[in-house]
Amino acid sequence: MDLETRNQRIYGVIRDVPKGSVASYGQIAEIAGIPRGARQVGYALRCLPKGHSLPWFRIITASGRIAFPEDTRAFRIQRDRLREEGVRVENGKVDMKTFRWQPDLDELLWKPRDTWDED
DNA sequence: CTGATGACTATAG
DNA sequence: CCTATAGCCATCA
Repeated sequence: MDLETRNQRIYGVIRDVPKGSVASYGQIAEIAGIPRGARQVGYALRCLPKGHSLPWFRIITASGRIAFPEDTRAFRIQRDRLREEGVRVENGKVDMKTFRWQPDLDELLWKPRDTWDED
Protein backbone atom coordinates (compact mmCIF):
# COMPACT_ATOMS: atom_id res chain seq x y z
CA MET A 1 0.00 0.00 0.00
CA ASP A 2 1.53 3.27 -1.09
CA LEU A 3 1.61 6.50 0.78
CA GLU A 4 -1.19 8.18 -1.09
CA THR A 5 -3.58 5.28 -0.73
CA ARG A 6 -2.83 5.10 2.96
CA ASN A 7 -3.46 8.78 3.48
CA GLN A 8 -6.65 8.66 1.46
CA ARG A 9 -7.96 5.89 3.66
CA ILE A 10 -7.01 7.82 6.76
CA TYR A 11 -8.71 10.94 5.48
CA GLY A 12 -11.73 8.93 4.44
CA VAL A 13 -12.21 7.51 7.90
CA ILE A 14 -11.77 10.88 9.55
CA ARG A 15 -14.36 12.31 7.22
CA ASP A 16 -16.80 9.73 8.57
CA VAL A 17 -16.41 10.75 12.18
CA PRO A 18 -19.76 12.33 12.97
CA LYS A 19 -20.20 15.79 14.36
CA GLY A 20 -20.32 15.82 18.10
CA SER A 21 -18.09 12.76 18.46
CA VAL A 22 -14.36 12.22 18.75
CA ALA A 23 -12.04 9.38 17.77
CA SER A 24 -8.51 8.46 18.79
CA TYR A 25 -5.54 8.32 16.43
CA GLY A 26 -5.27 4.59 16.98
CA GLN A 27 -8.97 4.10 16.35
CA ILE A 28 -8.74 5.89 13.01
CA ALA A 29 -5.73 3.80 12.06
CA GLU A 30 -7.45 0.56 12.91
CA ILE A 31 -10.60 1.37 10.97
CA ALA A 32 -8.46 2.46 8.04
CA GLY A 33 -6.82 -0.94 8.09
CA ILE A 34 -3.48 0.21 9.45
CA PRO A 35 -2.77 -1.67 12.68
CA ARG A 36 -0.48 0.19 15.07
CA GLY A 37 -0.62 3.16 12.75
CA ALA A 38 -1.59 5.81 15.27
CA ARG A 39 1.56 7.79 14.60
CA GLN A 40 0.98 7.61 10.88
CA VAL A 41 -2.45 9.14 11.38
CA GLY A 42 -0.86 12.00 13.29
CA TYR A 43 1.69 12.33 10.56
CA ALA A 44 -0.94 12.38 7.83
CA LEU A 45 -2.80 15.12 9.67
CA ARG A 46 0.35 17.15 10.10
CA CYS A 47 0.72 17.20 6.33
CA LEU A 48 -2.84 18.18 5.54
CA PRO A 49 -3.21 20.12 2.30
CA LYS A 50 -3.94 23.78 2.56
CA GLY A 51 -7.61 23.96 1.64
CA HIS A 52 -8.77 20.75 3.32
CA SER A 53 -12.17 20.48 4.94
CA LEU A 54 -11.33 17.57 7.17
CA PRO A 55 -12.65 17.46 10.74
CA TRP A 56 -9.14 17.01 12.09
CA PHE A 57 -10.19 18.46 15.44
CA ARG A 58 -12.32 15.40 16.18
CA ILE A 59 -9.16 13.32 16.49
CA ILE A 60 -7.60 13.17 19.95
CA THR A 61 -5.40 10.75 21.91
CA ALA A 62 -6.67 7.46 23.27
CA SER A 63 -6.72 8.91 26.76
CA GLY A 64 -9.11 11.64 25.68
CA ARG A 65 -6.55 14.44 25.66
CA ILE A 66 -5.99 16.96 22.93
CA ALA A 67 -2.58 16.13 21.50
CA PHE A 68 -1.25 19.70 21.54
CA PRO A 69 0.24 21.53 24.51
CA GLU A 70 -2.32 23.80 26.16
CA ASP A 71 -0.46 26.99 25.42
CA THR A 72 -0.55 26.55 21.66
CA ARG A 73 -2.85 28.07 19.09
CA ALA A 74 -3.68 24.65 17.70
CA PHE A 75 -4.87 23.51 21.11
CA ARG A 76 -7.27 26.40 21.51
CA ILE A 77 -8.65 26.04 18.02
CA GLN A 78 -9.28 22.35 18.48
CA ARG A 79 -10.88 22.84 21.88
CA ASP A 80 -13.14 25.59 20.62
CA ARG A 81 -14.23 23.72 17.54
CA LEU A 82 -15.12 20.68 19.59
CA ARG A 83 -17.13 22.80 21.97
CA GLU A 84 -18.99 24.31 19.04
CA GLU A 85 -20.29 20.85 18.30
CA GLY A 86 -21.29 20.16 21.85
CA VAL A 87 -18.30 18.09 22.89
CA ARG A 88 -17.36 18.87 26.46
CA VAL A 89 -13.70 19.70 26.84
CA GLU A 90 -12.58 20.17 30.41
CA ASN A 91 -8.98 20.84 31.24
CA GLY A 92 -7.95 19.76 27.79
CA LYS A 93 -9.70 16.46 28.21
CA VAL A 94 -12.74 14.82 26.67
CA ASP A 95 -14.72 12.06 28.35
CA MET A 96 -14.17 9.24 25.87
CA LYS A 97 -16.84 7.12 27.44
CA THR A 98 -19.36 9.74 26.43
CA PHE A 99 -18.04 11.19 23.18
CA ARG A 100 -16.00 8.43 21.55
CA TRP A 101 -17.26 7.52 18.11
CA GLN A 102 -18.71 4.03 17.96
CA PRO A 103 -18.73 3.04 14.27
CA ASP A 104 -20.75 -0.13 14.66
CA LEU A 105 -23.63 1.59 16.37
CA ASP A 106 -23.36 4.46 13.97
CA GLU A 107 -23.62 2.22 10.94
CA LEU A 108 -26.77 0.71 12.31
CA LEU A 109 -28.28 4.15 12.55
CA TRP A 110 -27.19 5.11 9.07
CA LYS A 111 -28.04 2.20 6.88
CA PRO A 112 -30.55 0.08 8.69
CA ARG A 113 -32.18 -1.35 5.57
CA ASP A 114 -29.04 -2.86 4.14
CA THR A 115 -27.76 -4.43 7.24
CA TRP A 116 -30.87 -5.59 8.99
CA ASP A 117 -32.24 -8.96 8.22
CA GLU A 118 -35.75 -8.05 7.80
CA ASP A 119 -37.45 -10.99 6.78
C1' DC B 1 22.35 3.28 6.18
C1' DT B 2 21.62 5.10 10.89
C1' DG B 3 19.86 7.42 14.51
C1' DA B 4 16.50 10.93 15.99
C1' DT B 5 11.68 12.48 15.95
C1' DG B 6 6.83 12.65 16.83
C1' DA B 7 -0.80 15.51 16.31
C1' DC B 8 0.62 7.65 19.48
C1' DT B 9 -0.45 3.77 23.02
C1' DA B 10 -0.27 0.53 26.84
C1' DT B 11 1.51 -0.64 31.14
C1' DA B 12 3.67 -0.07 35.66
C1' DG B 13 4.79 2.39 39.83
C1' DC C 1 -2.59 12.61 38.12
C1' DC C 2 2.27 12.14 36.77
C1' DT C 3 6.67 10.06 35.18
C1' DA C 4 9.18 6.37 33.09
C1' DT C 5 9.57 2.70 29.63
C1' DA C 6 9.01 0.22 25.88
C1' DG C 7 6.75 -0.68 21.57
C1' DC C 8 5.47 1.37 17.28
C1' DC C 9 6.64 2.99 12.26
C1' DA C 10 6.95 6.56 8.38
C1' DT C 11 10.01 10.49 7.80
C1' DC C 12 14.00 13.07 7.82
C1' DA C 13 18.73 14.79 8.47
